[in-house]
Amino acid sequence: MLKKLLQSPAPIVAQKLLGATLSHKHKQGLITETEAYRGADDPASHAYKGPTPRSKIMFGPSGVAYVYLIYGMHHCLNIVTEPEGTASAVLIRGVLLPDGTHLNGPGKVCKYFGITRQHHNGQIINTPESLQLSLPSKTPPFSQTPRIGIKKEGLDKLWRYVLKTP
DNA sequence: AACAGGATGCAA
DNA sequence: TGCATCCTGTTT
Repeated sequence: MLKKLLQSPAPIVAQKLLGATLSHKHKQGLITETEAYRGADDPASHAYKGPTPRSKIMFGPSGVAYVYLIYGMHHCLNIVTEPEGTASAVLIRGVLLPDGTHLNGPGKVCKYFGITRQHHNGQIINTPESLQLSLPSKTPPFSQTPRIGIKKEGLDKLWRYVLKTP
């Protein structure tokens, strides 16, 4: 059950979301790449120094979309996990479309699905008119690496999960 | 009020 | 490697 899984820490959820179906307004794809972010124990996270107007979403209830704008132009989609009060979120970094197109990069994913901070940040997923997420029957093989784009602390954590493509 | 930098992507 | 471009958190 997805609801139950989303109560778990981001690193657990991140790997379980590999192979999951993400859909929004007749567009859909298979999640191929994720990253986990947490709170006080994760210097690379927006939530590291506690809640702010932006990061407070990460401290909220699970099953909510956390969408932020980066570099002035790209939106990034996260799914908040863990109960309210604990910061945790999974960044959706890659999606495979039915036609074989691979959207590699969080900005591309949001652009394709039309996800923006203005419209989707704070939205509860799996409600009508919202983002839809459904788990795969089983977790496909994957590999782990350090997260992309972080420069100093946090490189020791292997919290990026990538679907293996044999 | 001003500033430095960012969980990126694309072109060169 | 450089750059577009604006939001965020921090500092003045």
